Amino acid sequence: MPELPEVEITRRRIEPLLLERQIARVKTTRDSYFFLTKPKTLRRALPGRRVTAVTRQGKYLIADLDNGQRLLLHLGMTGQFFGAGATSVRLLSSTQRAALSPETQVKFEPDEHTHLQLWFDDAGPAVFFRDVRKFGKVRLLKCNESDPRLDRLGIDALKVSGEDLFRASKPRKAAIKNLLLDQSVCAGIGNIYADEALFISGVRPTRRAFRMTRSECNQLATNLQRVLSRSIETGGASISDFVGPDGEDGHYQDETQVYGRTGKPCHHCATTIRRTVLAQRGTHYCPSCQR
DNA sequence: GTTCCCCTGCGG
DNA sequence: CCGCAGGGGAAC
Repeated sequence: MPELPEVEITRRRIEPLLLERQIARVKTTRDSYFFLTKPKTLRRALPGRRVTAVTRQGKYLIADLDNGQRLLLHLGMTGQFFGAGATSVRLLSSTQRAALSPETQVKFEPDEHTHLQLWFDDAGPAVFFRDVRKFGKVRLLKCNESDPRLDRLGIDALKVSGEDLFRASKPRKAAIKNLLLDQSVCAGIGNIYADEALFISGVRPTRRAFRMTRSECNQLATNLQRVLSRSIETGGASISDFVGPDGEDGHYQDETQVYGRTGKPCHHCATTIRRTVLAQRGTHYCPSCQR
């Protein structure tokens, strides 16, 4: 799912569900790729703790704990971080969905994909982290412990300037889209927003980075901010898995110009949108508007 | 730089 | 059956 806007939406809406509540009980699935910190360690360390803040760096969420430790979370491709009260068909498999009448609202019950369950000592809702593909990550950092994943992040995509992009582009012969996806250059951009910002900027994703002009880099930086901010405004993009912590869908998927529109007419010039592959990702562009 | 892999599910 | 999917890291 999640790129910067979806992670930011998750941060804003999960924070009030966590702040100043004492964790009473922690349930996990068995150890897997998902757990950078062993599940047994989490079950032992988290009870008794309170979250004092939730921040975001690129696509990572960081929950500060009241003892100075920090919980590092990444949603991967299919991560869902939500309150127990959330009701959304996106929390169900398609077979489960098919068995339901459209109006039914089913309370979510933790399943085999619900890798982390935080239960509190008050009457409020539990908080769950579910991730079908297990590309997500959870790690408990000790006081002042750093993490190489955070250390290598570049400037946040909401703050990147045209000059930053221009400087990073000069020595690169790879495609500009690959540069945008490189989290050490600029943190938070993923496949959807790279394609969308390049479309608005009139730049083809396959363009060699060093061929970008200063003015195109300025345009690109502006359009990245525009696209990311607009997506945050609309609650993020709910393409297949993303739900907000309250179970709400985002709506940005209804506004994409090129992403997911292969074979459809460009909204600007009606030329058929094409799909190619860059950095192992489906890449969507208008061959007429983007040069 | 590419290429392959992690994992599960959906849709053609 | 096959290809595809908002991610990222390690190995060539």
